[in-house]
Amino acid sequence: MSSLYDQIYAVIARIPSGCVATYGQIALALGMPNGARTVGWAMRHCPKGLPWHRIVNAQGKSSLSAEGRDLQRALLADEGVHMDLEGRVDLKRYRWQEV
DNA sequence: TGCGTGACTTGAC
DNA sequence: CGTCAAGCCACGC
Repeated sequence: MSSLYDQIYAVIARIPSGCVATYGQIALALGMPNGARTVGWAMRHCPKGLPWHRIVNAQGKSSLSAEGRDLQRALLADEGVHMDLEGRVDLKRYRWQEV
């Protein structure tokens, strides 16, 4: 089942621990430079086992609500990624660089 | 088939 | 740095 969703999930699953990626970056990896919204739409399904906490918007901020943001912050902190109380991370430092 | 919606992005004020 | 608007893609009804 190589649906578009599976492709998105596969890319997200490829994100190494201790790093974060933006929706646009994932979309770009799939060949959709402007498909960031599609990625977010897919993320809405939140499959189990998916490191969704490594996904942030282009501003390096969590697009989730306060609750999700708090959980994301905890998960990232566990991976060594420091996230501000505002849900903001240093993309210049933690942004996932495709290899 | 067509419109509305959404965990987005970028540029402009 | 904050907010507003337009553009973009895929899916549900």
